[in-house]
Amino acid sequence: MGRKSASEIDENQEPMSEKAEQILKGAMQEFLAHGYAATSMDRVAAAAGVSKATVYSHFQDKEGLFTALVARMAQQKFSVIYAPTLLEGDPVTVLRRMATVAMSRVCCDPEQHAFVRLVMGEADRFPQLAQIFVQYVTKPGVDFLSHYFTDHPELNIPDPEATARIVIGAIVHFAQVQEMLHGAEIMPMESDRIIDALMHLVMRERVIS
Amino acid sequence: MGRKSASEIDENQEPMSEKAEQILKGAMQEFLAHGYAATSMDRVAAAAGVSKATVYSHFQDKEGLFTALVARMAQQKFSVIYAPTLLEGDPVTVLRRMATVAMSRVCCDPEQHAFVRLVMGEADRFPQLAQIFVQYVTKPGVDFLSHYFTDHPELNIPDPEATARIVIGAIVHFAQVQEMLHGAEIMPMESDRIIDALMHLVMRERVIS
DNA sequence: TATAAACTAAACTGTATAGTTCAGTTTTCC
DNA sequence: GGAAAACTGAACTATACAGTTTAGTTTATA
Repeated sequence: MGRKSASEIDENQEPMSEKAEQILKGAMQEFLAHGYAATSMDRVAAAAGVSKATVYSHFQDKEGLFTALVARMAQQKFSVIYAPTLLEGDPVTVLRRMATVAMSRVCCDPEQHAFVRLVMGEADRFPQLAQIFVQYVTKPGVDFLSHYFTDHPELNIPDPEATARIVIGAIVHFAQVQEMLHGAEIMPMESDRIIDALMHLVMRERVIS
Repeated sequence: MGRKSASEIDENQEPMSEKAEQILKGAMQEFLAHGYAATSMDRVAAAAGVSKATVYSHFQDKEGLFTALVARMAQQKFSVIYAPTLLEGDPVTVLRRMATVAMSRVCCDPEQHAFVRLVMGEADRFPQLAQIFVQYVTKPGVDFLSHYFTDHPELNIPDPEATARIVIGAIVHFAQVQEMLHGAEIMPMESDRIIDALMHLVMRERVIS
C-alpha cells in the first residue's frame, strides 16, 4: 500500500483502489466545504461511507490525505482540457470563443470556486500544493493562449506570454470578485463587457490579411 | 461597551479603547498567520498580551472578533489611498505610474498576501467580509482608474469600467500567481513585462492631441 | 481616600479532535 | 473450502479548544 511521507506529494497517477477513490470523494466534499483546519477525519470517513481505520490505512494522516486530494484535483478535475475544435475559425472568432469558454468555466462552477478558495487559503501552509495548482491549472492556460498569439503574428502582439497572462488574469479576477467574493451585488457587471473590452484591446491593431 | 451581535458587522469607526486595539493587533497576527479555524483565542490573548477574559469582555466571541478585525483591516489598512500627485503628467506617464505603484503594492507586501488569502479562504463562511473587501479595496481601485479613463477621452476607451477591471485584474492576478501561489519558480516573469504589455494594449489607439 | 470599573491568572466545563487499537466481520483469491 | 488481506465499529488516549467563572489585583476617577 505504497504510502508517501507527509511532506512529499505524489504526482504520479498510480491507479487507486476503489476504497481510496471513495475516501477521496468524501474528503473532497468535506475539505471543499469546510477548509483544511475545520474538516475532521471522522466527518471525512462518514462522508466517504468508510470506517476511520480504513482512511488511515490508505493515507498516512490528515495532511497526507489533503495533499493527495488537492494534487489529484489539480491534475484531473481542474486541469484545463482544450478541444481541437476550439481553434477552428479566424482569430476574432477563436479568441472570443476561448474567452467565453474560459469565463463560463471560471464563473459558473461553484466547485471550482471552492477549490480555488481552498488552494489560495492554504497556500502558505501547503506551498507545494499551490505550485501544483499553478503547474497544472494556471500554466497550461497561459501557455495555450500564448502559443496561439505566437502562431498568429497578424494579431501584432509584441509579448504573447505577458498578453496571455493579462487576458487570463482579467477573466479570472473578474470571476473572483463577482462570484467568489460576492461582489456582483456591490459592483455588478455583465461578463460580456469584460470579454468585449478584452477583444477590443487585443484585436484592434491586428493586420488584416 | 457597545458590542455587536455575532452576525452584524460594525462598519462605523467608533474610536476603540487601547486594550481593544491591542487585542486586534494580536488577533491580526494570529489570524493572518494561521487562518480562522486554526487560530485559538488563547493564542490571540497571549499575542495581544492580555487575559482571555479581557478578550471576551471586548468582543462577543471568536466570530465577532474575526469580523471586527477583517472589516477594520479592509477599511483602514488595505483601503487604497490615492495621492493627488499620482495624477500629474500626461496619460502615458500617469498610467504607467499607477500600474507600477499598484503592482508594487500588491506584489511586495506579505501582509497583504496573507490578508487576501484569509478573505478569499473564508469568503463562503463569511460572505459579508468578502463584500466589505470588495467595497473598500477592489471597488475604489476600479472606480479610480475608471474615472481616469472617462476623464481622458483621447485614450479612446469605449468601456472605461470594464477596461479598468481588466487592467487591475491583470495586475492582481499576476501577483496572486507569482507571489501568493509561489508560481515565480514555475513560470517566472518580470512584472515590468505585464506593465509594458498593458501599456501597449491600452495606449496604442489613443488620439494624439 | 473611597469606590467602581477594568483587568488578570487560573481553574473549570463540555465538547471536539487526530490518531490508535482490537475483536470480529467481510472480501478476495488460490 | 480456507487462508490472508481488507474492512468495520467502537472504544480509547491524549490533546486542544471556546467560552465561563471566580477570587483577587490594578487603574481611574471623583
